Amino acid sequence: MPRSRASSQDRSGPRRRATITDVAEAAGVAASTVSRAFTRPDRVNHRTREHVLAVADELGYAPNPAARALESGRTNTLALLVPDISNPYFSGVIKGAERAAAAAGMVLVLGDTQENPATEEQLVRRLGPAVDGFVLSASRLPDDELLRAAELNPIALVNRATPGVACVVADFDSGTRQIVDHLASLGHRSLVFLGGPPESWSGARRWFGLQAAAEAAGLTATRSGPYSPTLGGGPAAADAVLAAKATAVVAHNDMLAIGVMLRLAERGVSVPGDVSVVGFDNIVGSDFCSPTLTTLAERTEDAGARAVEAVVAQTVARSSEPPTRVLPTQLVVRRSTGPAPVRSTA
Amino acid sequence: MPRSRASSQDRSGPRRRATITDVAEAAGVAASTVSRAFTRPDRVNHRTREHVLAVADELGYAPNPAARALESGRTNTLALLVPDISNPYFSGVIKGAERAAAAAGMVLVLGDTQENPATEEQLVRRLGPAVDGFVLSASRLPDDELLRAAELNPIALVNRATPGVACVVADFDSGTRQIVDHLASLGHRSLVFLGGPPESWSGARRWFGLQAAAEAAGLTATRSGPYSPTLGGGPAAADAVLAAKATAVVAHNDMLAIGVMLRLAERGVSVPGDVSVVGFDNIVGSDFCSPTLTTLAERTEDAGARAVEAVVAQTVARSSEPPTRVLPTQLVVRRSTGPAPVRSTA
DNA sequence: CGTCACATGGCAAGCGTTTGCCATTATTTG
DNA sequence: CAAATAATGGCAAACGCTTGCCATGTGACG
Repeated sequence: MPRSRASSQDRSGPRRRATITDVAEAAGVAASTVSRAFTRPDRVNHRTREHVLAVADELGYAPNPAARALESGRTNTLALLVPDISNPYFSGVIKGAERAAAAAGMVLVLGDTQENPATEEQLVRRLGPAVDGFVLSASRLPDDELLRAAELNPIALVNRATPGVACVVADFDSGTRQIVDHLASLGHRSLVFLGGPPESWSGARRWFGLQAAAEAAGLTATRSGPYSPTLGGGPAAADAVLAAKATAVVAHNDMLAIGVMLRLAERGVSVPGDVSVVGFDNIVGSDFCSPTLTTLAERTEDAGARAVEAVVAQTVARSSEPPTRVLPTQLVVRRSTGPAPVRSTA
Repeated sequence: MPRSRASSQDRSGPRRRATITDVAEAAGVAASTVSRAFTRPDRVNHRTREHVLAVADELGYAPNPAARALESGRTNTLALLVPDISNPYFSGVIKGAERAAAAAGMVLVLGDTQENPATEEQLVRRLGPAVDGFVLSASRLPDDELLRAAELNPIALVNRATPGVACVVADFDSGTRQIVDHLASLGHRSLVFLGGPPESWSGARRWFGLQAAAEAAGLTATRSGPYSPTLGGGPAAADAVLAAKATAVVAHNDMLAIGVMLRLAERGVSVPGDVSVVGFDNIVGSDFCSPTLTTLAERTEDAGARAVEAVVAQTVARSSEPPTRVLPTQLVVRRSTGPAPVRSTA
């Protein structure tokens, strides 16, 4: 015997939501016709459709996505997982993803993994059945885990590459070359890289690229760290820079770079007079810190958008070899870099 | 005759996901028992439960949220709508909301309304059936629209108040008083407020509070604008400040304040020597711009979290009068404010 | 005027869960 | 030891929607 959940007399709570049956009744047609009026315009008479839509609107009807998902298997929802929502770097990715998702008629679910692989895995598992696919930005998951997840869901990675999984990455090879060339053209003969979190894939790529570019340009590159990729990582990094008597430093990201500049100012070191500083990401703030920061701009919005598109494409048809997209990077030269100081030949 | 959707032979695509029936079969129990093993631990024998859970884990089973939502009417999902995801101010709200949602076992769906009431309304309507409730941050929706939406869904507002809808707002009365008192104690006799978007509820509250506090403290307050609440709004606002020969300005938010300082520096005006500048929000960057910015800090993370809690509470039981929570604000004094310049009595 | 094709709408099954109710099997009690 | 009670698990309906298939009505064509 049927339970009665929502009886006719409404509680004081939320009003009952109109269902497809309500619309069908009110419009004097079958539920299937209402359904088709929404999803298959060509399967129903034009006039009928108009009428149904009008009635639906009047009743404030919106199809229940859960019910729709159940039958069709498609949720029209995508999940975007980022290590830290409040990190301005990811704002661009989020915004781009949001835009692309909306354009594809999809809703975006956002998840914060808190830089934690376990949290990330749990989110993927839990959200899995609820979404049509995932965009994993700067994923901290090991390769095998990623592949396992990719078996069950369409997935695209941002700034992380794993064979067999679609991904969109920034062109760090070109980017680091631009940085090194810029520094070289200013007369610097060496640079020190201030590393970020050891598990960071893009951190590794950055250091790798810098080394290669430095070698090509005849500079020496050394690495220091790891440091926290935040303002708070600045003091330690800056002190290391001074101890190393570096003339040019490249920081893991802008926040660290700015933190370094803050500390250098505190210690009376001039930027770029004594030391040139370069960051990665071109975040909001790199344009108004002091001095303004020379940094490698990635197209983060594009990255988010492309990744969403890649996922959407997979939901339609799984291609044999998932694509890798490389997005150009561009060095934004501002005030934090300048000619190498003339060294006393002591 | 039933359609055959996923036949036994798997396509090369995503593997079929285990359902509750698969688990039931594999465990040799009924589906209802599996269901209860997950949701009603006390309704099933301990040993049975263990076994079911083990089998489920082995099969990689996760309950399908859509199906669950359909029957139970609860989606365990909350939507958070913000005017602009990439605005760092909202990062705090998002983070807090995300945290509180996770703590309540809920998933957060994020929506960007692009400062557009129409987009916002559409999102509310579309997401409505898919979520258990909404947090609307700095909603641009008119009151009646808000009330209508609140009839259908549990809703909590952040920094926006509408009678009959739960909300959490920053204590702008105290905040603006802190600002005015601070300025007064530095010898300023007047201030100019640089307004933001006219539809902004908090903008109105800020100006209102400033006026009241100024009157109480014997200062004169004038308003200028509206300006774009971004760096780009800075030049126009700064020029207006200079034209007005103001000694103290309070900007609608930090981005505008920083934009103003940038322009003032460009025009050779000293901050705080000639003009003191105050912002609102205490965003990332207000601590490293130059000079560092005196600003009113809101507890944005708290706001997000409280709002989520308010929504969750409503999903359980609708209280008669929805609560209003006022969160304290605190003036963070940095380098952009200083003693009023001694005026030539020309 | 009969036949056929096509356009349109309805029927009903089924998507994966939850849950009210009942049947069965312990377990306790008098 | 019978009867009452509690614990446990199963059955089947229902949630709101989509969709394969079929029935009906219409116009075109011979």
